[in-house]
Amino acid sequence: MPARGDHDTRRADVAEAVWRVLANHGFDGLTLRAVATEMGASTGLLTHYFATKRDLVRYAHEIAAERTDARPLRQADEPGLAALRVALVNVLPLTPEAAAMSRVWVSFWDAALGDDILSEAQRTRYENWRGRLQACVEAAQARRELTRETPAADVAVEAAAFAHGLVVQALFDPVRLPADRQLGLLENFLSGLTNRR
Amino acid sequence: MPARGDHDTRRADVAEAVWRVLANHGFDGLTLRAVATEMGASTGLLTHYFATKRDLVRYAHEIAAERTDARPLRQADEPGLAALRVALVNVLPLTPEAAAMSRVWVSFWDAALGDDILSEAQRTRYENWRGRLQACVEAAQARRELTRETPAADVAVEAAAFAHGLVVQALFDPVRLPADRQLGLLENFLSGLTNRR
DNA sequence: CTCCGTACCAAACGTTTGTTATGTACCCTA
DNA sequence: TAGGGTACATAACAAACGTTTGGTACGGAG
Repeated sequence: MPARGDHDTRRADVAEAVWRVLANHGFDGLTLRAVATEMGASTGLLTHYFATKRDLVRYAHEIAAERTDARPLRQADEPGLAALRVALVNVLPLTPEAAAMSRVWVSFWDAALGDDILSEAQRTRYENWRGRLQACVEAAQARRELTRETPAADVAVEAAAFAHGLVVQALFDPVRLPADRQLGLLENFLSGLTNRR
Repeated sequence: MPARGDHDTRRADVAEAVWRVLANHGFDGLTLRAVATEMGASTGLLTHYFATKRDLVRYAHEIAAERTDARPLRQADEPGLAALRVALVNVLPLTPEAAAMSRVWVSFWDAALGDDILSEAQRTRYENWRGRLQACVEAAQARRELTRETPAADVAVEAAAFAHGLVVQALFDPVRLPADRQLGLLENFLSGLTNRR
């Protein structure tokens, strides 16, 4: 029997179990019983904290976001282009753990396409991320590392697109896209930005 | 009762029904009964042609690939960079129909992460696509539209990444990423390639 | 010490799932 | 025109699903 904790801690425990099930068995394998087994509890515990499965999934989505944002990130030693590079490096599946995280997010993409609230959350999340990337781009422009020819907002979308597109390809072909290759491609992409007239 | 057709035609009918269910209800709503209802038939018909649901989904994946490749594509009037542009335009969710197709493919991404055969099929599909993109890049290099500084294979991965990453963002935020914005971003990306030293 | 609400387990609920079994109409061949 | 295989529909199947119910243990308030 698991130790008793306070309400929020318990919900977080559940969300983390959801995360693990998602990473190991995909969205198809995400059942209340699988989550309960994963945390060594009963389905009664789950329904005690979440009225419906959809509520559980939505909360798990929030927790996944927090967990993703709170993970140990590489820090940029300089603002501007260096910071943009680091921000993109942080989303690439360079390690097995990072790959598992990426897989979870792809699952959430699919789930979000069928759930309005999840979809909206995903949209907001993208918006925030692009905002952070845009700040890096603006700093890079101020430092004359990038020209102001292309609007910073556009560069941010482009960078986000490149990174996530690379994530998907790397998930399906890790042999052809190992960590060093991903990093090399990122450098290519960044140099494409710096030489833009 | 639907008209009787030959074996292969029938299987294709089923696969198309799978496609429609997938586009309308996502992978979560993909059940044998939903597919049967969609094509006005019974589950008995489905099991007559497919031993298991997994077989059905895998076949639907094949058909989805064929259908995607066979759709009316814009044709490039010139090889090289223009052909690359067209190839990327063809995967962007610029119309509602194209957006539905993209949603189906995101669903297949998730499904593939939990099915080895689907995963391999997805990998092969990516490889073929990158090959076609690479051919465009090589032609562009031959025409001196692009330098040979970056290997064509790398540019192909990069272009595929940009396109699919943009697809995902556009699916979640169609307001912020309407067709013309997507096309503008594509031009930015391409000009980043052309000015690369 | 008693009482009560929270926290949970164990079991069962009705529904939906993929799959299988049975029945029937049709086409082809002889 | 008789017979047999193909092509389905219908209905049943066990398993798994999300959800509900009933009960037990436990901590804190009085």
